[in-house]
Amino acid sequence: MTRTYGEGCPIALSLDIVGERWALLVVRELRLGPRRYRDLQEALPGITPAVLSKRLKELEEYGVLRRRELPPPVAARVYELTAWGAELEPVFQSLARWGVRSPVLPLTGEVSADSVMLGLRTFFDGNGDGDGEPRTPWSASYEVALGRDVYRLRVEDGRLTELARGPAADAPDVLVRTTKPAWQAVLHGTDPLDDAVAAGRLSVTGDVAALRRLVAARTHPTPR
Amino acid sequence: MTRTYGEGCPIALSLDIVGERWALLVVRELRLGPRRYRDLQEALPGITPAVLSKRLKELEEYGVLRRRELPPPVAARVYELTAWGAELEPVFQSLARWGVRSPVLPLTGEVSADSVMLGLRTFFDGNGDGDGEPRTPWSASYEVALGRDVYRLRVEDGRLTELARGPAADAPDVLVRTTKPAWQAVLHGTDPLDDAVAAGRLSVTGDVAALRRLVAARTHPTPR
DNA sequence: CCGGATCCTTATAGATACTG
DNA sequence: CAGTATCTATAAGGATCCGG
Repeated sequence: MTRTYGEGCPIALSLDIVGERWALLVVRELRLGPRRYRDLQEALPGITPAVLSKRLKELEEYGVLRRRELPPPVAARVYELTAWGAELEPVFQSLARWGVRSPVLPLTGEVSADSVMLGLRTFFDGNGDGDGEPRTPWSASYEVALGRDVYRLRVEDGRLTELARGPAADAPDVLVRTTKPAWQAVLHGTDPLDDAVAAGRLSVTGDVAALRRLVAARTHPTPR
Repeated sequence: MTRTYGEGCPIALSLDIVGERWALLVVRELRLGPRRYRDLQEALPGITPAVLSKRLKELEEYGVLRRRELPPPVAARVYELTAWGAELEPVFQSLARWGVRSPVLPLTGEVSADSVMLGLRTFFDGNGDGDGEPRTPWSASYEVALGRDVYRLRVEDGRLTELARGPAADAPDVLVRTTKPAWQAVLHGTDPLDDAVAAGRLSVTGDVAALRRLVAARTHPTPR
């Protein structure tokens, strides 16, 4: 470790590890699974190769992520979170929930497809502080394609139990095909689901009611 | 804002605000109430006056903290968290819970009295993920003096409902007088409470059983 | 003594080009 | 594709000084 706060406080220790510039954003990009160097560079606009290399090296040494070489058919090296690195999830959740309530900064700019889907998990009703009224529990499986980025989701008894990259293993109850901005608008509530479907911005196959429940389960914290 | 990640992701936004070096540690020092410039400088060994001034100015502009001039009898200026700044609490909790499980770094160095008490809250059984067995709920009020740093605590039905600087308003059930290192050793479990009392490292007035329950409620996450 | 500001040095990040 | 190398800009570290 180069610079350290040199304290005995676990918060300071965490910041020694993931508090450097870009570090937590690199980890964020690995939340839904392994990524190649190139993927990370594209997902982190503005990071320079030197800094990305340095962060990856440091985070690997700390045990937050590991390098892995995929066998010949793919022949790529990827970075993936260790079990301990994956335990940063509550940190991301709390940071996102705090940042979204910022009274000063507008929250403009691009968001990756991964982040849109992870935002759905972070702000999914029932994953939160448990301050909401109990909703009617439901269960359904989903496949959502945002352009060529495909995700599978599963809700069981009103809890979001699965979110991963890639198509659903078995036939899902609902199949959604749309674009990232259209999906964002629907989730954000600025474009009602039925309008988006009617206008062809979003196509649904299967249980539309289950999709309505999913969209409705996305909460919208009040900014201060 | 000087440097920004320029993303639409709320996590990146949060890091734009509190992701700069020292920023989150400055906020940490205000978790239990207002502090003067000098207090912050002493609590953050290694921070330079220029950096501290800059962070305070930035955090004030973002609305995380505010400056306040105390009226003549005291005549000091203090920094205190805004309501939104205080909402960073879950971020501290998750960072502390993650850092304490670090497989590589030892967690050595000084810890402020505030941090010791806040650690008790962070790792208080029942404040966590709810993964523990249900404990017998109890209620008690405490006053803990670590040298000249005095804190009051209240447990209601097994939940830690109050933690603040300063003596208890009404006569507490338990009054503890000890030193920071002795209190740390007892909380950490390396120095059994009864030994510490017998050896005079810690003096208790009042309900010793209630103090035992408090100490026992401090959980110890397994490092990886 | 408190609450900083200033000056200088060092470390880290940004920009760009280039290589195994 | 997965990084290194080089150079420049910026931010942090260290010491000192200053006004109220």
